Amino acid sequence: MSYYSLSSLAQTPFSNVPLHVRGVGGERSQLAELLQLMGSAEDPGWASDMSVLMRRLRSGETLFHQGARAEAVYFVRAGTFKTFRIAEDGYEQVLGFSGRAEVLGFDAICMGQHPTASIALEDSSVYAVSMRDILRPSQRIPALDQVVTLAVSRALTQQGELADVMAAVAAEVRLARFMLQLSSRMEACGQSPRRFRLRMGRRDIASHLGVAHETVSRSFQALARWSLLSVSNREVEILDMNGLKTLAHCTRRHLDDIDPLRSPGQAAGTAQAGRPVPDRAIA
Amino acid sequence: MSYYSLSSLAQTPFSNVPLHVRGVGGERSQLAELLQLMGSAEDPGWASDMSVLMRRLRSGETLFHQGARAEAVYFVRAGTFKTFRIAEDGYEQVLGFSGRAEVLGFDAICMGQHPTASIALEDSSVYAVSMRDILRPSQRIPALDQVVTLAVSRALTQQGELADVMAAVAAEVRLARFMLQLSSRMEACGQSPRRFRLRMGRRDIASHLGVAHETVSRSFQALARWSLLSVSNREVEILDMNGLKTLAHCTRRHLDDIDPLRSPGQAAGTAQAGRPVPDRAIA
DNA sequence: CGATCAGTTGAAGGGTCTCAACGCGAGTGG
DNA sequence: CCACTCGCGTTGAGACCCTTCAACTGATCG
Repeated sequence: MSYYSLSSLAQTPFSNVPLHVRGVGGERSQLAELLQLMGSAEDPGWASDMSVLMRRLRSGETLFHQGARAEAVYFVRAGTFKTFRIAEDGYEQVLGFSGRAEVLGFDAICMGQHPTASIALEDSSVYAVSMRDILRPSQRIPALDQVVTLAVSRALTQQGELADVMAAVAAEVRLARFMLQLSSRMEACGQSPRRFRLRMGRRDIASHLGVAHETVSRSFQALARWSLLSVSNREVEILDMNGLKTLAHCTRRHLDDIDPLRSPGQAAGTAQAGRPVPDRAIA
Repeated sequence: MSYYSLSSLAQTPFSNVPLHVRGVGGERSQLAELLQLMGSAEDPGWASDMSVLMRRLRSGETLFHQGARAEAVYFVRAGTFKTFRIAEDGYEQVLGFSGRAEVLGFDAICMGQHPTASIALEDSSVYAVSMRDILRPSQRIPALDQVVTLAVSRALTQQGELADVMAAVAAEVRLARFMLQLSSRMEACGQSPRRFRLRMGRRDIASHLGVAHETVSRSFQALARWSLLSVSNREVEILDMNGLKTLAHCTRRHLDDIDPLRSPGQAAGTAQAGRPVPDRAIA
């Protein structure tokens, strides 16, 4: 079965379950778990009938479809999600990738339906808070409000980073910036910022960066050629973090003389033709 | 004095004024005005000591600087703002343009400082709500909460549109999409969606679309050549809304045979060389 | 009226798109 | 077990759109 056509069996997570789930049965309140996930130190107390559901998704399963009715806002508990939009002609625009503690679906509130779709790139899980509870002024929990506000502000900031990778720069620079973004997020999750596994395919990266997927391949090859990183399939290791950052700062199309020369680990020889940036490896 | 160097005299709107401004002195509460601006039907009552300030800005004046401490969230009352970020090398990336009833500065919450800057493109005014009031769980006003939630959701949606104009399409298509976005917003404000005045310069548009400013000029010329719109300086009139939408739907680089042919007002003759899209005017 | 900047137009070069072909791995069913 | 299929990733070659540099015009303003 196709990767993308794996359609969710339960598109509307609140349709088949009782809406109000308290922390009953001796287990911990899912609201409390959500607050902890999002870094809140406060305790919600037990008086709330706030509806928080945990949902697990297999790799390729969709969290919500484009155009689906807005029924909940989601907080990523584990895994990775891809948010995208499909144009009438089938062209898929990837808007971003989201990981632990990030919010999804918030942009659906103002329209009543999701302008984008999100699918899991690996086995994942989310906490879902119903739209009603997000919007209804009564029954609001201060701790949750703060958590939501912060998460949404982060989402807004991240959307700004989308402009960084797509705007007015060479393909290698876009990829360098994207790799640095991923590295930062890995570090924020306690993982190694220098070595990680890409959760998304080349085509997804290409759509996210606004280039052809062949260009992504060639840009990876280029970054590896200047010894900034090494890549094997989806395994990435950043070899020269400073060099990568320097390259990411380039805004011009011609990155001729702006080459990443600090931290010279090897002789900049060979001058293999083809690229304006001096080559620094055997290739 | 330079357009961009016009630095604000009062960068921190809450530094010189008493923090708690009630609706005293017989005039209407600014909180009530803010709620009305944002489309809320509810009345906040008079018990709140929520701090809402109105601030006027001249054209070119800065609402908040990049890196400035996050002190308030702003709601545009009138005018137009440009939100942008400046890289270390001085390259300016325009992230968006905001008009009436839109929220600005919300992305500063999660970091404590503004990742972007905003300046007024014309004489404008905003309502400022202090960060404290946005975050503090007590003293919150249900009506304001709803309004903020909706505005932020809209902002998130708009940020998604940024991807539309910058991603993977020809320059003319980017411009067409941007013009349609502007048209929609003009209509939402009760203005004519077919004829309006651009508030921003070509360079701002170029940075927003991710192309060179010369390319913006040429794209305007192209759109005018296919009779989709007419442009004179910053005055724009959309002549063929459907044709513009059809063009905006193109996602491929080669827009050869996908030309906007419906609504044929004149003979598609002349075949003036140079562009893959059939020309339809005398030029 | 001169200065400055926004906007336009032209020419040349190059980076990226597109089309193609190939190797590879995973999932599938005979 | 293995051929088969399908999609991912890579590599190559040519076309072409966009960038860059440059010069010019027009508008705005002191």
